[in-house]
Amino acid sequence: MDADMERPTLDEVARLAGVSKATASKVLNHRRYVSEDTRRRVEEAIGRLGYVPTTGPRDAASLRAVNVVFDTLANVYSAQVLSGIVGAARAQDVEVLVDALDPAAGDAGGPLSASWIRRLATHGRAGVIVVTAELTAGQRAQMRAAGLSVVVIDPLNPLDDEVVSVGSTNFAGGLQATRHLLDLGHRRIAYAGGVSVSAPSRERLQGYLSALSDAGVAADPGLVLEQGFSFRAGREMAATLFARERPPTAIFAGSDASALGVLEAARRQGLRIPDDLSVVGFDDTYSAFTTAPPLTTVRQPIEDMGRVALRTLLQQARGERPDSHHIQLATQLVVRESTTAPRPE
Amino acid sequence: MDADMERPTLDEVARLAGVSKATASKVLNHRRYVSEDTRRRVEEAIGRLGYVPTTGPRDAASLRAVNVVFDTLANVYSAQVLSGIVGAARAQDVEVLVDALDPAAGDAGGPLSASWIRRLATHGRAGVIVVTAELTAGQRAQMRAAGLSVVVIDPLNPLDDEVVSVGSTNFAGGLQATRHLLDLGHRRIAYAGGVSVSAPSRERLQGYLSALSDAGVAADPGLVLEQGFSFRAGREMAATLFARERPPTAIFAGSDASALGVLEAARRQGLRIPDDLSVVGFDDTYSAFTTAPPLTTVRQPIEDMGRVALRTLLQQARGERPDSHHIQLATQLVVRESTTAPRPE
DNA sequence: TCTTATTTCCGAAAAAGTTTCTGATATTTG
DNA sequence: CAAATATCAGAAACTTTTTCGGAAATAAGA
Repeated sequence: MDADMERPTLDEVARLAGVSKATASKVLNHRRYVSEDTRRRVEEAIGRLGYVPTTGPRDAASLRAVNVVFDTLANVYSAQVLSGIVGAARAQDVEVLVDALDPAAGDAGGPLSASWIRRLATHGRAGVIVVTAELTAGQRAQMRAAGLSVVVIDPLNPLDDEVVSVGSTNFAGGLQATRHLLDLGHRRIAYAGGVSVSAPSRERLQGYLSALSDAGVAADPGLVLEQGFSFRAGREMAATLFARERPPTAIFAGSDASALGVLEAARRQGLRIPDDLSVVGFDDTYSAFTTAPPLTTVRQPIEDMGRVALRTLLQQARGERPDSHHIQLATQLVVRESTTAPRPE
Repeated sequence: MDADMERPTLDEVARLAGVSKATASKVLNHRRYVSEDTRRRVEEAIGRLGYVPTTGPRDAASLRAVNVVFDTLANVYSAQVLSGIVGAARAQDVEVLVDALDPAAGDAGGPLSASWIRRLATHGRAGVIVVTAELTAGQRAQMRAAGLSVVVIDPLNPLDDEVVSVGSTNFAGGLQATRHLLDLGHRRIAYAGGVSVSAPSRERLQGYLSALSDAGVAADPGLVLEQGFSFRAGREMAATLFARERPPTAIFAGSDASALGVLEAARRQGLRIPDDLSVVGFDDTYSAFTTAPPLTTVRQPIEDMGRVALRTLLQQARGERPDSHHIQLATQLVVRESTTAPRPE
């Protein structure tokens, strides 16, 4: 192949496939009345020449759409991330396509599958934002090969330094939450976090441990549980903690959803919030201030994370180096009504 | 409107505007070097002729993407609708693009604007699903002219019979909720609903009134408030009701979000749920069973509504007549722990 | 088996749209 | 105030899609 940098035209594809450009056009647009054989020859020629159609917005301007893949859409967190992404996308005049992983369906053609990645590339997508989902090294490599940029938000699995991720200062958040409880006078503080492979959860735990250590409080391994970020996990962890010989006077939950689970477990146990038990959440989703009582929680700027992820993705797609491989946005403690001083013994 | 008018071409637009088609093309693609005056003339001509660009794939075979427009993404309801849509889209092998209305930004190029609609048509979208947002007759007409199908979910404004809408059996839901409270022995039951222009809210109110009437209970106008479906609206309506001379023993809230507001107002008032006050919500979003106590609510099959909306949209786009212009999915009462018999007087 | 329709298939030419380039004005700048 | 630069519109060139006519294949009758 000569160093012809010119973009191949449909005519060249047609010539290579031995058909007219009218027929090549039909193949490209999935029209009827093209024999299977002809179709295959044209497809082959398209692949060989690396032909990309030039209809509509051209050049770099054609990278005007991104895909977002969610682990699940079934929670407020996802909605808020998406809200941030869509807002930023509107400002940058790019379109947002949404996919959700379906654990039921296999990976046949679904999000993050090989054929899905190829399709994105041929459709001129700028890249993919992966939200709270797992991204394997293989998937990462396929995307790179296809020329797709990737940004990950709160990844479920640890990733090499090549992939850009956006998160928040989880360590600081864990520190803030735990210090708040210590300042109120609590000493038996539990951590009810996500599964231990989750990097954000681990970092929050480290912050928790660090705060305890700073305050000269010995950490009790019996008060650290890591079953998940879900409502159900929170409820179950709280039930376990209430059954301890000396139950905690405060629980730091790894997410708002699990904090809600703690609240429900407390209600079942007949504990009043915050008098009998202080609870701190994490995220500050919309559900944090719609609980009774409103939840003290560590605020992650979730919508900002979406915005930053989109902007970073577009930067990458334009070939600019991102400012950093791991972008952390600041967390902030929001004190509401689910925490107070422990009862005097 | 003439049915088989030839579609106007760019040349005709150019002629009407008194420019060359090259210049008209520039306007269409937002390119530089077009004077404001010329741009306006061309835009005017485009509007007058109802021109829609025809570049790119545009036949039925390629209608493999739909746009979804949300009033806001900032709640669980939107997330669940989207979840249903994305699931069905995956099954049908179509892609989903998400937009959110931004009240801050004007309508310059934003979702539902004229240029937005044109762009969708150019990009071969099958149509648009509008979720809990307002759709004007003008927007509807532009979409029809551009050959885009439309399906509306829980519309904010009343619509003519031409546009297909998907909702749930709101009247029956109102009936179910109110009967449940009546069966428990309540007689002073309040309705804390959405604003009265909202068709779903009105229908729920009618169900409420009908149930009361069936039971021979006189409706007290002082117990009917219609301030909105939001958390805040729910909290404020509840506060108002608690201040009544004879406060209600049960509140039927128009949505789960407003039911959460009622819960919070009750907590502030020192009322225990369900002993001092029974609360019924509407929607059965994820937030309904993550409250303390879990909420008795009228289940709308929200994800199914998304699924049905997508399928109906694709049917329409294929030129098939939809089964019905207004599709209502069945509601179902889900009894949890926020309702019980009223205290004996 | 031999017409006669019908459907499939392909390409030449026409149609539709975008980009380049050229020339004419305006607007800035040293 | 001349030179450089930016803006603007249209003719021509170019890319892609669609139409349409005819060839080949397939189905249907008699």
